[in-house]
Amino acid sequence: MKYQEAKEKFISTWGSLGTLWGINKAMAQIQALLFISTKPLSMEDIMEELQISRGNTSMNLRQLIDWGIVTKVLVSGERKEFFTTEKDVQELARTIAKERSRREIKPVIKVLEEVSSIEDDGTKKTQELIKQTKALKELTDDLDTLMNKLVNQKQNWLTKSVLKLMK
Amino acid sequence: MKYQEAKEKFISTWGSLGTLWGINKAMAQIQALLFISTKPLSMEDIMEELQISRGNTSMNLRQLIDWGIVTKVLVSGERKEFFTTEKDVQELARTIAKERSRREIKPVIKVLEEVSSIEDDGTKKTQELIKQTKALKELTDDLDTLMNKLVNQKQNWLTKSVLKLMK
DNA sequence: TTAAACTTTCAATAATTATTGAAAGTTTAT
DNA sequence: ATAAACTTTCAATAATTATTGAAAGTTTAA
Repeated sequence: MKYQEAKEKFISTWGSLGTLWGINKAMAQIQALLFISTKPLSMEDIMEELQISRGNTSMNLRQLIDWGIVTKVLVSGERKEFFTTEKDVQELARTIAKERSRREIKPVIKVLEEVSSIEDDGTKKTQELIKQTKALKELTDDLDTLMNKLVNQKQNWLTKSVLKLMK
Repeated sequence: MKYQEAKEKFISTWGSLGTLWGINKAMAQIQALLFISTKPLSMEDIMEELQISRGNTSMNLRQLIDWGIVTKVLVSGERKEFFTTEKDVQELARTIAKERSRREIKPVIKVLEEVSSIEDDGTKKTQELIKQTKALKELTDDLDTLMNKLVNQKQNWLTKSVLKLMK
Protein backbone atom coordinates (compact mmCIF):
# COMPACT_ATOMS: atom_id res chain seq x y z
CA MET A 1 0.00 0.00 0.00
CA LYS A 2 1.39 3.36 -1.03
CA TYR A 3 0.85 6.81 0.44
CA GLN A 4 -2.15 7.86 -1.61
CA GLU A 5 -4.07 4.66 -0.99
CA ALA A 6 -3.23 4.66 2.70
CA LYS A 7 -4.32 8.26 3.02
CA GLU A 8 -7.64 7.61 1.32
CA LYS A 9 -8.24 4.55 3.44
CA PHE A 10 -7.56 6.48 6.61
CA ILE A 11 -9.81 9.38 5.65
CA SER A 12 -12.71 7.21 4.58
CA THR A 13 -12.48 4.92 7.59
CA TRP A 14 -12.38 7.86 9.95
CA GLY A 15 -15.32 9.32 8.03
CA SER A 16 -17.53 6.31 8.45
CA LEU A 17 -16.50 5.91 12.06
CA GLY A 18 -17.69 9.46 12.55
CA THR A 19 -21.14 8.59 11.24
CA LEU A 20 -21.32 5.77 13.73
CA TRP A 21 -20.53 8.14 16.55
CA GLY A 22 -22.97 10.87 15.71
CA ILE A 23 -20.52 13.06 13.84
CA ASN A 24 -21.19 13.55 10.18
CA LYS A 25 -19.05 12.13 7.45
CA ALA A 26 -17.71 15.35 6.00
CA MET A 27 -16.84 16.65 9.45
CA ALA A 28 -14.89 13.52 10.33
CA GLN A 29 -13.14 13.49 6.97
CA ILE A 30 -12.05 17.09 7.24
CA GLN A 31 -10.63 16.39 10.66
CA ALA A 32 -8.84 13.28 9.35
CA LEU A 33 -7.36 15.20 6.46
CA LEU A 34 -6.04 17.94 8.73
CA PHE A 35 -4.78 15.35 11.17
CA ILE A 36 -2.32 13.87 8.70
CA SER A 37 -1.50 17.05 6.85
CA THR A 38 1.97 18.47 7.38
CA LYS A 39 0.72 22.04 7.12
CA PRO A 40 -2.45 24.05 7.62
CA LEU A 41 -4.96 23.80 4.78
CA SER A 42 -7.25 26.39 3.21
CA MET A 43 -10.88 25.87 2.37
CA GLU A 44 -9.90 25.43 -1.28
CA ASP A 45 -7.40 22.71 -0.34
CA ILE A 46 -10.03 20.82 1.64
CA MET A 47 -12.72 21.15 -1.05
CA GLU A 48 -10.29 19.92 -3.67
CA GLU A 49 -8.93 17.06 -1.62
CA LEU A 50 -12.28 15.70 -0.41
CA GLN A 51 -14.34 16.72 -3.43
CA ILE A 52 -16.96 18.53 -1.43
CA SER A 53 -18.66 21.88 -1.94
CA ARG A 54 -17.67 25.18 -0.47
CA GLY A 55 -20.81 25.40 1.64
CA ASN A 56 -20.30 21.98 3.08
CA THR A 57 -16.69 22.69 3.91
CA SER A 58 -17.54 25.97 5.54
CA MET A 59 -20.32 24.56 7.71
CA ASN A 60 -18.38 21.54 8.86
CA LEU A 61 -15.26 23.54 9.61
CA ARG A 62 -17.37 25.73 11.82
CA GLN A 63 -18.67 22.71 13.68
CA LEU A 64 -15.17 21.39 14.20
CA ILE A 65 -14.17 24.78 15.54
CA ASP A 66 -17.18 24.71 17.88
CA TRP A 67 -16.02 21.35 19.14
CA GLY A 68 -12.64 22.89 19.82
CA ILE A 69 -10.90 20.38 17.59
CA VAL A 70 -9.91 22.66 14.73
CA THR A 71 -8.47 26.16 14.81
CA LYS A 72 -7.99 28.89 12.27
CA VAL A 73 -4.41 29.87 11.65
CA LEU A 74 -3.07 32.95 9.94
CA VAL A 75 -0.52 32.30 7.26
CA SER A 76 1.49 35.43 6.68
CA GLY A 77 1.22 36.83 3.21
CA GLU A 78 -2.02 34.94 2.61
CA ARG A 79 -5.40 36.53 2.70
CA LYS A 80 -7.53 33.44 3.03
CA GLU A 81 -7.93 31.45 6.20
CA PHE A 82 -6.08 28.25 6.97
CA PHE A 83 -7.01 25.49 9.37
CA THR A 84 -5.28 22.90 11.54
CA THR A 85 -6.50 20.28 13.96
CA GLU A 86 -5.09 19.33 17.31
CA LYS A 87 -2.19 17.03 16.50
CA ASP A 88 -1.71 15.38 19.88
CA VAL A 89 -4.00 12.37 20.18
CA GLN A 90 -4.21 12.61 23.97
CA GLU A 91 -5.33 16.19 23.79
CA LEU A 92 -7.75 15.33 20.99
CA ALA A 93 -9.29 12.55 23.08
CA ARG A 94 -9.59 14.89 26.02
CA THR A 95 -11.44 17.50 23.97
CA ILE A 96 -13.78 14.98 22.38
CA ALA A 97 -14.55 13.29 25.69
CA LYS A 98 -15.29 16.59 27.34
CA GLU A 99 -17.60 17.72 24.54
CA ARG A 100 -19.46 14.43 24.28
CA SER A 101 -19.96 14.43 28.01
CA ARG A 102 -21.31 17.95 27.95
CA ARG A 103 -23.50 17.55 24.87
CA GLU A 104 -24.80 14.03 25.22
CA ILE A 105 -24.18 12.39 28.56
CA LYS A 106 -24.94 15.18 30.99
CA PRO A 107 -28.41 15.86 29.50
CA VAL A 108 -29.27 12.17 29.72
CA ILE A 109 -28.17 12.03 33.34
CA LYS A 110 -30.45 14.97 34.00
CA VAL A 111 -33.47 13.21 32.51
CA LEU A 112 -32.67 10.00 34.37
CA GLU A 113 -32.52 11.98 37.58
CA GLU A 114 -35.90 13.57 36.94
CA VAL A 115 -37.53 10.30 35.99
CA SER A 116 -36.05 8.36 38.87
CA SER A 117 -37.24 10.88 41.40
CA ILE A 118 -40.96 10.73 40.64
CA GLU A 119 -43.22 10.00 43.60
CA ASP A 120 -43.49 6.36 44.55
CA ASP A 121 -47.22 5.63 44.38
CA GLY A 122 -46.68 2.11 45.63
CA THR A 123 -47.49 0.35 42.36
CA LYS A 124 -45.14 -2.26 41.04
CA LYS A 125 -44.62 -0.54 37.71
CA THR A 126 -43.72 2.78 39.29
CA GLN A 127 -41.29 1.06 41.58
CA GLU A 128 -39.67 -0.72 38.64
CA LEU A 129 -39.34 2.53 36.72
CA ILE A 130 -37.72 4.23 39.68
CA LYS A 131 -35.41 1.35 40.43
CA GLN A 132 -34.21 0.84 36.89
CA THR A 133 -33.73 4.47 35.96
CA LYS A 134 -31.90 5.05 39.21
CA ALA A 135 -29.52 2.19 38.46
CA LEU A 136 -28.99 3.51 34.96
CA LYS A 137 -28.38 6.98 36.30
CA GLU A 138 -25.74 5.75 38.71
CA LEU A 139 -23.95 3.71 36.09
CA THR A 140 -23.98 6.54 33.56
CA ASP A 141 -22.71 8.94 36.19
CA ASP A 142 -19.87 6.62 37.16
CA LEU A 143 -18.80 5.93 33.60
CA ASP A 144 -18.97 9.61 32.71
CA THR A 145 -16.85 10.60 35.70
CA LEU A 146 -14.40 7.83 35.00
CA MET A 147 -14.05 8.72 31.35
CA ASN A 148 -13.44 12.35 32.10
CA LYS A 149 -10.94 11.63 34.82
CA LEU A 150 -9.03 9.14 32.73
CA VAL A 151 -8.83 11.34 29.74
CA ASN A 152 -7.95 14.39 31.79
CA GLN A 153 -4.87 12.91 33.33
CA LYS A 154 -2.36 14.97 31.43
CA GLN A 155 0.50 12.61 32.18
CA ASN A 156 -1.63 9.62 31.43
CA TRP A 157 -0.05 7.70 34.32
CA LEU A 158 -3.39 6.45 35.44
CA THR A 159 -4.40 4.80 32.18
CA LYS A 160 -0.99 3.22 31.93
CA SER A 161 -0.97 1.91 35.47
CA VAL A 162 -4.54 0.70 35.37
CA LEU A 163 -3.80 -1.10 32.10
CA LYS A 164 -0.67 -2.67 33.53
CA LEU A 165 -2.61 -3.75 36.59
CA MET A 166 -5.07 -5.62 34.43
CA LYS A 167 -3.19 -6.93 31.43
CA MET B 1 -44.48 14.10 37.12
CA LYS B 2 -46.60 10.98 37.20
CA TYR B 3 -45.86 7.46 35.99
CA GLN B 4 -47.09 7.76 32.41
CA GLU B 5 -45.23 10.98 31.73
CA ALA B 6 -42.04 9.71 33.35
CA LYS B 7 -42.21 6.52 31.35
CA GLU B 8 -42.67 8.37 28.06
CA LYS B 9 -39.84 10.71 28.90
CA PHE B 10 -37.54 7.84 29.68
CA ILE B 11 -38.40 5.94 26.51
CA SER B 12 -38.05 8.92 24.21
CA THR B 13 -34.81 10.09 25.81
CA TRP B 14 -33.32 6.64 25.56
CA GLY B 15 -34.52 6.50 21.97
CA SER B 16 -32.78 9.67 20.89
CA LEU B 17 -29.67 8.71 22.80
CA GLY B 18 -29.65 5.55 20.72
CA THR B 19 -29.67 7.52 17.48
CA LEU B 20 -26.66 9.43 18.72
CA TRP B 21 -24.82 6.20 19.39
CA GLY B 22 -25.49 4.47 16.12
CA ILE B 23 -28.44 2.45 17.32
CA ASN B 24 -31.73 3.25 15.71
CA LYS B 25 -34.59 4.91 17.51
CA ALA B 26 -37.05 2.04 17.48
CA MET B 27 -34.42 -0.38 18.69
CA ALA B 28 -33.48 1.82 21.62
CA GLN B 29 -37.11 2.46 22.50
CA ILE B 30 -37.99 -1.20 22.51
CA GLN B 31 -35.09 -1.88 24.81
CA ALA B 32 -36.12 0.99 27.08
CA LEU B 33 -39.68 -0.27 27.23
CA LEU B 34 -38.59 -3.76 28.16
CA PHE B 35 -36.13 -2.38 30.65
CA ILE B 36 -38.82 -0.81 32.81
CA SER B 37 -41.48 -3.41 32.22
CA THR B 38 -42.36 -5.65 35.15
CA LYS B 39 -43.02 -8.60 32.89
CA PRO B 40 -42.06 -9.92 29.45
CA LEU B 41 -43.91 -8.28 26.55
CA SER B 42 -45.25 -9.70 23.31
CA MET B 43 -44.83 -8.16 19.91
CA GLU B 44 -48.40 -6.89 20.13
CA ASP B 45 -47.66 -5.19 23.42
CA ILE B 46 -44.63 -3.44 22.02
CA MET B 47 -46.38 -2.34 18.81
CA GLU B 48 -49.26 -0.98 20.81
CA GLU B 49 -47.14 0.77 23.40
CA LEU B 50 -44.71 2.43 20.97
CA GLN B 51 -47.13 2.83 18.06
CA ILE B 52 -44.87 1.14 15.55
CA SER B 53 -45.59 -1.43 12.87
CA ARG B 54 -45.28 -5.17 13.14
CA GLY B 55 -42.42 -5.30 10.65
CA ASN B 56 -40.46 -2.65 12.45
CA THR B 57 -40.96 -4.36 15.78
CA SER B 58 -39.93 -7.71 14.41
CA MET B 59 -36.75 -6.42 12.75
CA ASN B 60 -35.60 -4.40 15.69
CA LEU B 61 -36.30 -7.16 18.17
CA ARG B 62 -34.09 -9.38 16.08
CA GLN B 63 -31.30 -6.86 16.17
CA LEU B 64 -31.59 -6.56 19.92
CA ILE B 65 -31.40 -10.33 20.16
CA ASP B 66 -28.32 -10.28 17.92
CA TRP B 67 -26.73 -7.81 20.26
CA GLY B 68 -27.46 -10.19 23.11
CA ILE B 69 -29.49 -7.58 24.96
CA VAL B 70 -32.95 -9.07 24.55
CA THR B 71 -34.09 -12.66 24.89
CA LYS B 72 -37.20 -14.55 23.95
CA VAL B 73 -39.06 -16.06 26.85
CA LEU B 74 -41.75 -18.70 26.81
CA VAL B 75 -44.85 -17.87 28.76
CA SER B 76 -46.71 -21.04 29.58
CA GLY B 77 -50.15 -21.23 28.11
CA GLU B 78 -49.33 -18.60 25.52
CA ARG B 79 -48.59 -19.34 21.94
CA LYS B 80 -46.94 -16.12 20.93
CA GLU B 81 -43.43 -15.14 21.88
CA PHE B 82 -42.53 -12.81 24.70
CA PHE B 83 -39.41 -10.74 25.20
CA THR B 84 -37.32 -9.39 28.05
CA THR B 85 -34.14 -7.40 28.24
CA GLU B 86 -31.24 -7.83 30.60
CA LYS B 87 -32.31 -6.10 33.77
CA ASP B 88 -28.96 -5.68 35.46
CA VAL B 89 -27.32 -2.46 34.29
CA GLN B 90 -23.80 -3.76 34.89
CA GLU B 91 -24.43 -6.77 32.73
CA LEU B 92 -26.12 -4.60 30.12
CA ALA B 93 -23.10 -2.30 29.99
CA ARG B 94 -20.81 -5.28 29.68
CA THR B 95 -22.74 -6.67 26.71
CA ILE B 96 -22.96 -3.34 24.93
CA ALA B 97 -19.29 -2.57 25.47
CA LYS B 98 -18.27 -5.97 24.17
CA GLU B 99 -20.43 -5.66 21.06
CA ARG B 100 -19.38 -2.13 20.25
CA SER B 101 -15.78 -3.11 20.63
CA ARG B 102 -16.21 -6.04 18.31
CA ARG B 103 -18.34 -4.27 15.70
CA GLU B 104 -16.84 -0.83 15.62
CA ILE B 105 -13.57 -0.43 17.43
CA LYS B 106 -11.70 -3.57 16.43
CA PRO B 107 -12.22 -2.97 12.68
CA VAL B 108 -10.93 0.58 13.02
CA ILE B 109 -7.86 -0.62 14.89
CA LYS B 110 -7.22 -3.01 12.05
CA VAL B 111 -7.33 -0.26 9.43
CA LEU B 112 -5.13 1.98 11.53
CA GLU B 113 -2.63 -0.84 11.82
CA GLU B 114 -2.59 -1.35 8.07
CA VAL B 115 -2.24 2.32 7.30
CA SER B 116 0.43 2.95 9.91
CA SER B 117 2.57 0.12 8.62
CA ILE B 118 2.99 1.30 5.05
CA GLU B 119 6.56 1.62 3.86
CA ASP B 120 8.34 4.80 4.89
CA ASP B 121 9.44 6.35 1.61
CA GLY B 122 11.26 9.14 3.42
CA THR B 123 8.84 11.92 2.45
CA LYS B 124 7.52 14.22 5.11
CA LYS B 125 3.88 13.49 4.32
CA THR B 126 4.33 9.71 4.53
CA GLN B 127 6.12 10.09 7.83
CA GLU B 128 3.33 12.27 9.17
CA LEU B 129 0.70 9.74 8.09
CA ILE B 130 2.59 6.91 9.76
CA LYS B 131 3.25 8.84 12.93
CA GLN B 132 -0.29 10.11 13.38
CA THR B 133 -2.12 6.89 12.55
CA LYS B 134 0.25 4.97 14.82
CA ALA B 135 -0.50 7.33 17.70
CA LEU B 136 -4.21 7.00 17.02
CA LYS B 137 -3.93 3.25 16.86
CA GLU B 138 -2.18 3.09 20.21
CA LEU B 139 -4.69 5.35 21.89
CA THR B 140 -7.67 3.48 20.46
CA ASP B 141 -6.14 0.18 21.51
CA ASP B 142 -5.55 1.39 25.05
CA LEU B 143 -9.02 2.84 25.46
CA ASP B 144 -10.61 -0.28 24.02
CA THR B 145 -8.68 -2.56 26.34
CA LEU B 146 -9.42 -0.33 29.29
CA MET B 147 -13.12 -0.16 28.54
CA ASN B 148 -13.42 -3.89 28.19
CA LYS B 149 -11.48 -4.60 31.33
CA LEU B 150 -13.41 -2.10 33.38
CA VAL B 151 -16.74 -3.29 32.25
CA ASN B 152 -15.79 -6.93 32.61
CA GLN B 153 -14.96 -6.70 36.27
CA LYS B 154 -17.94 -8.59 37.56
CA GLN B 155 -17.52 -7.26 41.08
CA ASN B 156 -16.91 -3.80 39.81
CA TRP B 157 -14.28 -3.21 42.52
CA LEU B 158 -11.98 -1.63 40.01
CA THR B 159 -14.33 1.07 38.81
CA LYS B 160 -15.22 1.85 42.40
CA SER B 161 -11.66 2.05 43.61
CA VAL B 162 -10.44 4.00 40.63
CA LEU B 163 -13.28 6.43 41.08
CA LYS B 164 -12.55 6.82 44.78
CA LEU B 165 -8.89 7.36 44.00
CA MET B 166 -9.73 10.26 41.75
CA LYS B 167 -12.79 11.97 43.21
C1' DT C 1 -53.69 -32.36 6.92
C1' DT C 2 -55.31 -28.02 7.37
C1' DA C 3 -56.35 -23.77 9.05
C1' DA C 4 -55.61 -20.45 12.52
C1' DA C 5 -52.11 -17.95 15.02
C1' DC C 6 -48.31 -16.09 14.78
C1' DT C 7 -43.52 -14.16 12.71
C1' DT C 8 -40.50 -12.71 9.04
C1' DT C 9 -39.28 -10.62 4.82
C1' DC C 10 -38.89 -7.01 1.61
C1' DA C 11 -40.35 -3.67 -1.98
C1' DA C 12 -42.46 0.67 -1.61
C1' DT C 13 -42.66 4.92 0.81
C1' DA C 14 -41.79 8.26 4.30
C1' DA C 15 -38.77 10.73 7.24
C1' DT C 16 -34.48 12.40 8.19
C1' DT C 17 -30.01 14.12 7.28
C1' DA C 18 -26.31 15.75 4.27
C1' DT C 19 -24.86 18.39 0.38
C1' DT C 20 -24.92 21.74 -3.13
C1' DG C 21 -24.40 26.20 -5.21
C1' DA C 22 -25.51 30.69 -5.82
C1' DA C 23 -26.76 34.93 -3.52
C1' DA C 24 -25.70 37.67 0.37
C1' DG C 25 -22.33 39.07 3.55
C1' DT C 26 -17.70 40.45 5.10
C1' DT C 27 -13.01 41.94 4.93
C1' DT C 28 -9.02 44.03 2.94
C1' DA C 29 -6.25 46.64 -0.36
C1' DT C 30 -6.06 50.49 -3.02
C1' DA D 1 -15.62 54.56 -1.72
C1' DT D 2 -15.23 50.51 -4.37
C1' DA D 3 -14.03 46.26 -6.11
C1' DA D 4 -11.71 42.00 -5.58
C1' DA D 5 -11.04 38.13 -2.51
C1' DC D 6 -12.82 35.59 0.35
C1' DT D 7 -16.62 33.29 3.72
C1' DT D 8 -21.26 32.32 5.23
C1' DT D 9 -26.00 31.35 4.75
C1' DC D 10 -29.88 28.85 3.32
C1' DA D 11 -33.52 27.12 0.14
C1' DA D 12 -33.47 23.45 -3.01
C1' DT D 13 -32.11 18.81 -3.87
C1' DA D 14 -29.85 14.51 -3.23
C1' DA D 15 -28.59 10.66 -0.46
C1' DT D 16 -29.35 7.89 3.26
C1' DT D 17 -31.90 5.57 6.70
C1' DA D 18 -36.18 4.11 8.97
C1' DT D 19 -40.79 2.49 8.65
C1' DT D 20 -44.76 0.41 6.81
C1' DG D 21 -47.85 -3.22 5.49
C1' DA D 22 -49.07 -6.97 2.99
C1' DA D 23 -47.49 -11.33 1.13
C1' DA D 24 -44.83 -15.29 2.22
C1' DG D 25 -43.22 -18.25 5.71
C1' DT D 26 -43.53 -20.99 10.00
C1' DT D 27 -45.48 -23.29 13.91
C1' DT D 28 -49.03 -25.40 16.60
C1' DA D 29 -53.53 -27.36 17.79
C1' DA D 30 -57.12 -30.06 16.58
